[in-house]
Order: sequence, then C-alpha cells, then structure tokens
Amino acid sequence: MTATAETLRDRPRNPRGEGARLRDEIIAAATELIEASGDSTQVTLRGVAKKVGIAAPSIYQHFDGTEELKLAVVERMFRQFASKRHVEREGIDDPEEALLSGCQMYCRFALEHPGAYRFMFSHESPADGRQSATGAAAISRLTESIRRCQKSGRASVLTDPRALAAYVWASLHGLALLHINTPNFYWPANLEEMTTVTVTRLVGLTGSPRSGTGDRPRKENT
Amino acid sequence: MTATAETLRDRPRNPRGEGARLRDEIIAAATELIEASGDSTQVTLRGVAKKVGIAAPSIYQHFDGTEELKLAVVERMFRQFASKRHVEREGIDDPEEALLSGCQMYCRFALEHPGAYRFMFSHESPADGRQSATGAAAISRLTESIRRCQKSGRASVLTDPRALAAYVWASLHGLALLHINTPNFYWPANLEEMTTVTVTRLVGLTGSPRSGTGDRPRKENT
DNA sequence: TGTACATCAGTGAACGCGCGTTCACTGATGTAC
DNA sequence: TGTACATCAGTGAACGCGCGTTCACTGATGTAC
Repeated sequence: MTATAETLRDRPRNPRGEGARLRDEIIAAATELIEASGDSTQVTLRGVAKKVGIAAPSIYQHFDGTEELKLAVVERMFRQFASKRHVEREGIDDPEEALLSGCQMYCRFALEHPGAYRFMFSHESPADGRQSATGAAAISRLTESIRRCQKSGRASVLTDPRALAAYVWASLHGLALLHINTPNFYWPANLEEMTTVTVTRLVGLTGSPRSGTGDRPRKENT
Repeated sequence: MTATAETLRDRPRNPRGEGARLRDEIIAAATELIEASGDSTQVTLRGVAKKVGIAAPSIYQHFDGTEELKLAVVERMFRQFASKRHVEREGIDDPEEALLSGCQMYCRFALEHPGAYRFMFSHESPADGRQSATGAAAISRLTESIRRCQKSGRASVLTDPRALAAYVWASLHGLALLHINTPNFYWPANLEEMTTVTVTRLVGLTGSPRSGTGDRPRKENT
C-alpha cells in the first residue's frame, strides 16, 4: 500500500496567499488524533502530517513544534466547548433548571468527546495559562448560576457560591472522568442522573417547582 | 559522565537461586518513574533498566514486555494502597468518623502519590481486571461504612448505600485529581476540608456528635 | 577429591522503527518595470 | 505586452536519537559421578 504517497498526491496545494488554511487542517488532524486516542503522546508531527497529507516539515511553517501545536489544539477544544455552552444556555429562565442544564451539558461534552476532555484537563495539557482563562470564565458562569439559585431561594445560602462552584466542578469532573475511563464499573445510574443528584446535594437545591429533583431517591439500584 | 557504565558496574549480581529479586527491583524502578512523571509513557524498558543498573534485555527474564511490567506496577500500587487503608482504619468506632477518615485517607494517598494515583485510574492503566478486583473491595468497604452511618441514624437513608458509595468515589476522584493536576486553581479550601464537606453533603451526614461537620459554612472564602 | 557438565543471572552488539528537526530545493504565481 | 524577479506553499533526503526486541554469549556456581 502506498497510502502515504497517494494521500500526498491527493492534496492540492493552497492558492497563493492562503497558506494559513493549512494551519487549520493541521489543528483539525491533531484534534482528531487526540479524540481518537485520548492521549497526547499519539500526536506526533509525522503522524499529523500523514493525516493531513503533507510532509512533516511543512508543519514548521505554522507551528514551532509539538508543544505549540498541542497548545493550539487545546485552545480550539476550549473554544468549541465554550460555544457549545453558549448555545445550550439559550432560553432557560428558571435558575435551578439553568444550573442543572449547564452541568448536564458539561458532562455530555465530556462523554461525547472523551479523548478531548481527558486531554483538556490532564497534566499533559499545555494550556495551563489558557485553560485558566477559559476555565475561569466557565467557573464564574457556574458561580453566577449558583448565586441565582440562592437568590431565588432555591438553594442553601450557607456556602459562598464561588466555593460551591469549585465543589461542583470537582465532583462533575470525577463523575465524567470515571464514567469515561471505567465504564464497566457498576454505576448506580447513568451520568445524567448522577450529575443531577450530585449537584442537587452539593448545592443544597430545594427542589425545582416543575421536576422536584431534591433529595428523593431516584432510580438507583438497591 | 559515565553514569550508566558506573551504575552497571556497581550492581552486584544476585546470588544463584535468587534471580527473582531483580523482579522486585525492576517493579520498584518502574514505580519510581511513574511516580516521578505520572505518565506511563515514561516507563520504557531501557529507562527502567538504566535506573536499576542492568542491561535492558535482562528485563525479559522477568516480564514479557512493557505491558506486563506496567500491570505489575499497578498491582503493587493497589496493594500498597490497600495496606495503607488497612492501617488507617484501626481503632475508629464512630461510624461517621470512620467514613470521613477513610475518605481523607483516600485523598491523602492521591496527594502524596500524585503520579501513581493518576496512573492507577487512568485509561492507560492496564489493570482493568485487577483494578476492579481491588477496586471492588475498596468500594464494598466504603459501602459498608456508609451503611453503618445510616444504621446509626447519622446519615440520610434515602439512598441505597451502594449507590452512595459510587457518588462518593466519583466526587473524591474529581477532587483529588483536580487538586493534583491544577493546584493553581483558586480552591476554596484544602483537599481535606473539601473532602469532608463533599462526603457530608452527598451522604447526608447529620453531623457527628463530636465535631459537627454538617452543612455549616467552613473557612470558605467569600 | 577432582572434574565435567548443567544451570543460573545476567551482558553486549545489533536490527529496524518512528520520531523531531535541518537543510537545500522546487515549482507555481504574482508583481515591477 | 513581455520578462525578470520575488514570494509563496510546500517537498524530499538526511541526520541522530531512543526505543523494543533478538541473538549468541559469558562467567560464576552448584551438582553428578
């Protein structure tokens, strides 16, 4: 099989002045590799080049090296994540529903992009600075959402909303990651339900008027 | 520096009949490498051999290859973990205190062995089978501990203890892992305190007679 | 007591592989005169 | 309108590296006769 050669021949070179297009293709290919493996060590310049259909050295016209490429990948992932959240939050007025919906979205993203999620929050992620920027935005949104629940009397006001946001984030991270990494564990419920229960208890939600997601036992197995 | 050569010369060969000793040395070296990096890709046969002070092919007398070595490392880590838990649980009668103490121990282990912990529960961990054996034991101990709290009237009985154990485990995992991976995040409290609050809320502890770790706000920042 | 042999605990050289990175290059396209 | 030149978007060969893995080996020690 001369797959590489074929691929190389297949790809038409970008028109003059639009060489930057390749940058996006490279990031996309690297993202796919990470999504597929969940492991950033799989992202090699040669591997990415092969996937894009270019020669490995061509990457150097757009990235200084592997680290810079990985950084770009993580940035893109966080942007995707943020835009997804933006779409999701449209048209939910009820504070409790909004909070739970945001948390569900978080976990759904993790489950739908396990490789990406794993990488975004791993110690390998080169996005320490960027991550805290985008991450800080997400956390402050979560904080706001919790504060709204408290103000409307739907949540316990005993704990500072900023602190609660950290508790919620940490727990959801564990839930999502373990569901991804050890799906064969005997989970008492699916990720969505566990998210609801966890957030409800941590934040002390008093129960939404429409669904009553309070402390009652759900479909958990006995 | 001829460090490698020196190391090789330094190591005396094991007496006849005790070649198996090397096996332990190899596992120990691999464990150190993982603890240092938290990344199993750093565990290479050549790297381990160098650390032990032997030639790389010598490893093949004890392990079939990298995967088998990693499996042995994870097994050892879980054994260490279990023995630590065993020591910890001595002499605590109060059910609530016992539960919280066990959870603290879990998180402390994670914080003290970040690389090991990260690897044990990562998707790279080759211990899918073994992990669920040792892991199942840990979970059933946790379940028992929660059940005892419920029986003594210290915890909400609204949820099945087995389900609660899963909730607790997942949340602690997230807490521990994020404290390890993103220590620079603005955490509202240290890991110990967050563990107490999280477990208390998830399990619905009613407050121990001696310390009152209930829903009251702790030293969280506002 | 001596000696041939088997076993044990490793070694050292070599292989092919994929990797990051460098370097000089190619060929198409726009632009100044 | 023609042509020399600059720029752009890449390429292909080559390098040194560390890796897993193989192979035949070495030298010490126990054991059978």
